[in-house]
Amino acid sequence: MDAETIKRTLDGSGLRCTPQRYAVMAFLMECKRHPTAAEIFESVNRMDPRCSRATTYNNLRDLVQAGLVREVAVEGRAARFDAKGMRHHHFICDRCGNVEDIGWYNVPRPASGSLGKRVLRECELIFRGLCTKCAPRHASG
Amino acid sequence: MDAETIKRTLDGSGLRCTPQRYAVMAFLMECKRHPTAAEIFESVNRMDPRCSRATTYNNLRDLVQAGLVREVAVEGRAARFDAKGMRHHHFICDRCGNVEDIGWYNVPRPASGSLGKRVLRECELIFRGLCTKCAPRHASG
DNA sequence: TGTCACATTAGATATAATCTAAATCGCTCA
DNA sequence: TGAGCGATTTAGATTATATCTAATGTGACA
Ligand SMILES: [Mn+2]
Ligand SMILES: [Mn+2]
Ligand SMILES: [Zn+2]
Ligand SMILES: [Zn+2]
Repeated sequence: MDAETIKRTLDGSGLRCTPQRYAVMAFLMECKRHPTAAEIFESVNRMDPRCSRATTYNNLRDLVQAGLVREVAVEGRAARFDAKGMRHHHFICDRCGNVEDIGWYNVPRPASGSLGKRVLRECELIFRGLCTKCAPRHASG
Repeated sequence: MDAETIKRTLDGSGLRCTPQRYAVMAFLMECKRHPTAAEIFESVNRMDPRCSRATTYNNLRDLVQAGLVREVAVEGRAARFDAKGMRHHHFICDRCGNVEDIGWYNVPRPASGSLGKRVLRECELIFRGLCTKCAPRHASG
């Protein structure tokens, strides 16, 4: 991913392109997994510039608010993050909590009446079950 | 809700019907909202028998594992719980984190190929946006 | 009645996330 | 260029949420 593209993405969302914010965003854009804030903090700090824990959290909050990053809450575990690239759904493993991408397909919206005066922003489809790694251990142990 | 029904529900899931477990389950079955563990702990203990915080968490874990109760993780907030009665979807407010029920409708499953060797247990549809209480404050505040 | 697996408990501990207040950065404009 | 100043970063404290530990209690059943 081009550095200039990231800078423009941030600018376009009204976020200043600081070295720390850039590092968090760049890491998420190239990351295939769904890292936790702690993992992002560690990874980003394996190279300069340094980005404190508070700043990692601050920037993740800002990026989520700006709609550039998605936060996935997993029961009993740390939240996970991914850059919003191509649309996709998520599979969350009951056993290990891993979050994995599932190819996008359209989701039918609820009848407008059932939403009342609520303002709908998005529909999120989450699949649950056992991931490829955990499924085998299911029957045996 | 009939006490005998609750007892049979627990028995049927292989869970012993202790006073504490009964109290947690009974509270969830009559509760219209989606309380947090802390709220369940408080409410259950407004009447006898006493149920400790650890036991509240233990029983919620057991009930979720048994498939009688659903846990809804909300980003940056305590998890919320509801008894699995009639099927329904959930709306989560971006602003206040409230979880509300949305009438059930069928969700198309992913093409089997896109799941690979994963074992699918359920599809969960979550709507996000602003709840009835928060929507008005949106534009102005 | 005795046994034993399951369940409960208080309090300690772990984990995740946020807050605080001081320092620093980096636009903007004179 | 260089104040001025709001935005940002920071270390560390603090809060919030959830789990663990080890001692104790409970009840089904032999
Ligand atoms: Mn993803
Ligand atoms: Mn519900
Ligand atoms: Zn897994
Ligand atoms: Zn709301």
